[in-house]
Amino acid sequence: MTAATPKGERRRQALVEAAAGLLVDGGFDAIRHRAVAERAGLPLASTTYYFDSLDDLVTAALEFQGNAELAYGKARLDELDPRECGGDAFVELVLDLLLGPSGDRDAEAVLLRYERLVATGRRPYLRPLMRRMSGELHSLLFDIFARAGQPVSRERVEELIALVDGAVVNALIEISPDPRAAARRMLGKAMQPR
Amino acid sequence: MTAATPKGERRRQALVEAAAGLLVDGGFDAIRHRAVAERAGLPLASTTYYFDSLDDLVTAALEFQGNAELAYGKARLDELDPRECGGDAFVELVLDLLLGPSGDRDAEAVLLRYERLVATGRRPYLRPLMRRMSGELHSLLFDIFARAGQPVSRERVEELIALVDGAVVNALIEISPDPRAAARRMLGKAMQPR
DNA sequence: ACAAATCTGGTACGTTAGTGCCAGATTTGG
DNA sequence: CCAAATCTGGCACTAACGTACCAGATTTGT
Repeated sequence: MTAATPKGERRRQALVEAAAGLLVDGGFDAIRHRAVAERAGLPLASTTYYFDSLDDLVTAALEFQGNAELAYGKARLDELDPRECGGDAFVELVLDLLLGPSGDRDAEAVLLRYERLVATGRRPYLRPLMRRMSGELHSLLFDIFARAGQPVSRERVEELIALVDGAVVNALIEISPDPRAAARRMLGKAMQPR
Repeated sequence: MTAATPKGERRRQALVEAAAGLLVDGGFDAIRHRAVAERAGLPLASTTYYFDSLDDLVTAALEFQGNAELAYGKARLDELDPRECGGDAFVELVLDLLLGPSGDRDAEAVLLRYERLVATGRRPYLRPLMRRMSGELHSLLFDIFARAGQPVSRERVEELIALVDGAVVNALIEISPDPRAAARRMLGKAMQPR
C-alpha cells in the first residue's frame, strides 16, 4: 500500500528509515514489524497499513540503504582529484565503495553487505533490486578507474570486485575477522603494475 | 550431552544426519528441533536430550557435512590421474572441490556453501570449525595443483579461491543464477598460461 | 538379577512472530 | 463545511519456536 496524504507519506518514510537502520544494525532478520514500529515511534499496525507484507518493507529498506550508498559513491567520484590517486589511496577509495567507508566497527558493516548478497539467493524478490544496484556500482567503479587515470575494461572491474568479495567472505571465518584488511591485501596485489 | 549407550549413539547420529540433511536442503535456518526430530523419525525431546542447545546441533550438522565434503575431496585427489589434467577438466575438478560436484540443482547447493561462510559472521561459535575445514580445503587444493603438475604457492591458492568465491556471490543476484558458470569463467581465465 | 544409569516420548510453558480486525480520529476534496 | 477517503492504534488470533519437565521404559555394569 502506498500513502496518499502528506502526513501518511512522512510516516511511511519514517518506517522505511527505521527499517533501514535495523538492516544496518542487525541484518535482514532484524527487520520485523514490531521492531520497525518501535524504532520509528509508531504503532505496530502502521507497518501493515503502509506495507502489504514484510517483504515489501524489507525491499523498501534495502532500496533506501542501497541508494544512500550509491549516493555516497557518486559523491566520492565527483570530489576525486586525479592527482592524488597514488596506489594506496586509490585502493582505499575502491574499498570504500565496495565495503563502505572505513570505521572502527566496519567488520559488522561489511558483514551486512555480504549478507545482502547471499540472502538474495533465498529471496528472489530482492534480485531485481540487487541487480540494479550492483550494476550501478560496477559503472561507478568503471568511471572511477577511468577518472583516476587507470582505465580498465568492464571485465576487469568484475574480476577485481570478485577478488574483493571472495577475500571478504573468506575473512569472515577468522577468529577476529578483518575483512577490509584481507581485501586490501588482495586488491593491492592485483592492481600492482606488472 | 553425549550419548553413553550404543543405541543412544545411533540415535544421536541419526539426529546429526537428519540435521545435516536439513542443512543441505534448506540452510542453517532449517535446522530446528521439530524438523530434525521428524526427519530422523524420533520424538522432539530426543533433540534436547542429546544436544544441550540448538547451536550444538547446528555445529554437529555442519561438522558432519563438512567432513563428508572433505572426504569427497580427498577421494578426488587420490583418484587423480596427472595425465588427464587438461585445462577444462582440471578447472572442473577445482570447481567440484569448491562448489561441490556438479548437478542439475547445483545453484541451490552452491548457495548453501556460501550461506555457511557468511553465517559464520553472525555465529562466532562456528568459526573454529569453519577455520579448520577451510584450512583442510586449502591444503587439499594445494596438493591437487601439485599433483596435477601445476604447482602453485599457497598464496596463489588463496587468490584463486577468493576469485571463485567472489564470482559466486556476485552471480547469486542474477535472475537465473548460475554461480558455477560464473566461477568457471573467472577461474578459467585466471589459470590460463600467460 | 538387580540397582543405577540412561534413555524415551508425550506434554506443556513462555516468547515471539506475522497478520487481521475495527471503532474511532483525522485529513482531504468539492 | 461536510461527506468520503484516509489514517490511527489498541487488541487478539494463530502458528512456530526453544526449552523444560517427568513418569515410565530400557539398558548398563556388577
